[in-house]
Amino acid sequence: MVQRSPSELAPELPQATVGRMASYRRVLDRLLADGITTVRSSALADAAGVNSAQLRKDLSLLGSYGVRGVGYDVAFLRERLRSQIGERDEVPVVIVGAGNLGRALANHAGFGGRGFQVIGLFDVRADAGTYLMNQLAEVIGDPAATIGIIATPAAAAQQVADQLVALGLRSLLNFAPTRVSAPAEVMVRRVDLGSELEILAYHQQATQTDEPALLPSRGGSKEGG
Amino acid sequence: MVQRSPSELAPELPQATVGRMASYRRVLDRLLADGITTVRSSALADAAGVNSAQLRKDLSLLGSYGVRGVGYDVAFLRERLRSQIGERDEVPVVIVGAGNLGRALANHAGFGGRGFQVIGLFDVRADAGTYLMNQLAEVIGDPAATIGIIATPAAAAQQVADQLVALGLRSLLNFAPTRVSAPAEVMVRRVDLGSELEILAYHQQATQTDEPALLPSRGGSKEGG
DNA sequence: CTATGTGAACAACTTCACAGCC
DNA sequence: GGCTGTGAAGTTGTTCACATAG
Repeated sequence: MVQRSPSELAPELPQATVGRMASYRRVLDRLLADGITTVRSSALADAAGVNSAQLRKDLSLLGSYGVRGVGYDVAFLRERLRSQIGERDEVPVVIVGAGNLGRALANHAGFGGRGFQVIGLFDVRADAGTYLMNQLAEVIGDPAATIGIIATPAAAAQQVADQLVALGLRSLLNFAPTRVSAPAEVMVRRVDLGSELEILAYHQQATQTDEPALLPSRGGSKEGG
Repeated sequence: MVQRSPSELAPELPQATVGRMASYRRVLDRLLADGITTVRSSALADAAGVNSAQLRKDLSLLGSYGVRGVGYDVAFLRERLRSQIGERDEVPVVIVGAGNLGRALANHAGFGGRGFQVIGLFDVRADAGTYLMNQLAEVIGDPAATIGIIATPAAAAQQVADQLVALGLRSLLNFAPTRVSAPAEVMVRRVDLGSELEILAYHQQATQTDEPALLPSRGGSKEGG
């Protein structure tokens, strides 16, 4: 999905790793506030809700900042994380589609505290608190630094994506229940609520019929970040 | 992530496949309405936005319903899909957390038409249109058939998950920015909006610095379902 | 003796490429 | 000849298990 130039020397971190880094940072912030100076991978992993081997592998991609037999220095590791994956200004985000979902995302408290700022909510229809589509260009400052969220109905998604790409955006998050295509240099990620529910519903139905009895549990299923 | 009993004979479909099946069905519905009787994998795949090999592999997991050299019979395939993965009643869904996101999901138009029905929106605080948490038991009919959506702040997520599991729910979709654990027989899936944005932001920053010039495009990046 | 760092195994999924059938 | 069905290869990500450093 990510296009990589052949000449690129320092490879990007795996996407899955990047997705977890922010949660490691949050845990480290809390530990630091609690005055804890050293932490071992198992404790950090538990707090972040991941396997300790995975945490060590993730951190090792940034370099060897741990001390064998001891663990990680909380303040130092936090600084490393900050400089290598967190070093960025507040990232501007525009949301297109002011329906229920678009408005919810625009008001989503989580974005503010995590380095993202919603600079505009756009729609084809005029309404209080939203911009019209033709105001996109004037609201977006640096288009290459801006993330576009598509929260429109499926029918409009591709057209909106095209508009955002034409304005220079390089990162799109698509909530519409359809695929959108974009040039290779544009990263498109998709969140499909319908698919998630379908998977749950199918699993439910499948296990209800052919589940023999109680399963031999080998530890609870874990989730999160 | 999915616990499977050793004695299970007919294995479940891969989750990724299940997530796409609904979109295949939608395309077939449209083709049928347009009076198209036969379709080849490449056309069906294009319409659904996936690779044709993938579509064939997905469909082959249900059985060999295509005709070599010809394609698939639209009506027949649609019926197969319906009976093998779509045969279910409207699935009840409860949403816990009546903040912006919970309300948006409760009003999400997409759920109704796709076999999901939101039967209740719950919150710790009383408000019009929402139930209180202690009404969960009375609203939920068949708990094993109900999907629970967690749209609370992170701090409340685990406690809510525990409550839902205690009531008998077996499928949870977690939107809170934290992991929740549950017994092995409960399927937990997570949607992490923050991680998605982090991944986009990281990629953006990484490519802005070391992108040499124009990349050799090998077709647009594709997304969706 | 402990806990990291990591090669290797494992797992889930996607894509290729071609045999096989119509 | 054309298109499906599928073994094999490729990709990405996770987990194991152990050599290695302290």
